[in-house]
Amino acid sequence: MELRDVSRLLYQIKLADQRVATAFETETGFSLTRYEMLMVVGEKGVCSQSEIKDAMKIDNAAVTRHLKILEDKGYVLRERNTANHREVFVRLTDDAAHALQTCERNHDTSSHVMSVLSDDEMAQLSVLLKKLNQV
Amino acid sequence: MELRDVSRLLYQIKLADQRVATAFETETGFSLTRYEMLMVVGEKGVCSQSEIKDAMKIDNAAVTRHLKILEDKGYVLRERNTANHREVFVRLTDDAAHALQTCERNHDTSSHVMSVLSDDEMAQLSVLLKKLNQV
DNA sequence: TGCTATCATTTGACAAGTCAACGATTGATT
DNA sequence: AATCAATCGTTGACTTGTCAAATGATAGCA
Repeated sequence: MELRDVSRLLYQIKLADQRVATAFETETGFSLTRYEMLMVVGEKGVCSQSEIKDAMKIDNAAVTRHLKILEDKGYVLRERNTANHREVFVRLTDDAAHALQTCERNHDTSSHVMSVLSDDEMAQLSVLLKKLNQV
Repeated sequence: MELRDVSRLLYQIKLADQRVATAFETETGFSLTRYEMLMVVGEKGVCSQSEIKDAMKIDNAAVTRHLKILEDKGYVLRERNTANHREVFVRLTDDAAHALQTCERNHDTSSHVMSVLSDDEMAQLSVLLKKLNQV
């Protein structure tokens, strides 16, 4: 594998990422990162920002800024952990839960971003990406 | 395929992109995008910025800015097309050719960014990404 | 010739990520 | 109890991408 081929492949990943992220946003109305963040928070119920950071493998600073946006939109509540004032606890608002349900309901399983790939291919892709992302 | 699963997969792509791009940069000393840009220019010999934009599927503005940086580093020469002053012609300097050769030579085929994947898997990945990027 | 449309590049404003430095809290050590 | 170190979150500076408006150049046409 020549370096040239490596760069071509990596550049393809970059392009795919860009395409797919903007497609997700136009289809759902949610930024991919913030959707994922809402999901993480929703699944945890209540959590600190560090937990989000670890779950999403994203920078602290990015977490803070996205949560600020989500808070402004009324999708998320934040309050200091009274037992440890360093931490901030985050959880979804009812608004968020509602908006996400609506979004999921409107989501057409057959014609979304990834519809160029079969279920099999998506599974394949997922495996490959997991390998790539494991340290 | 639930929306949740889609977002998980797309987010994996994002993470892979980030990992892989920074790894490429630390391994080679070149930003992935600018390496790819140098390759494109090198392969074309001389070309306009629009050609680069089309080849790389990147925004005009990004091309201009990357070329500015590459010019400052002495990797690229730009001059207006005398036959059509709207266009700028771009080509590599000898410095760039030399630096790229050195980089390629130093590149260890066995232990680079993608070494977690077999050649087969990389080929698979390439096919999947091509599908995702086609449209 | 002069208008107008189009084309190529540049610039400005924004989004989303990184890293590094900072402030506030907490916990540990002496 | 006082200090010192570690942890959590925030902020600022920077990178790299986008889109949209501005600039400059050319081409077609009345």
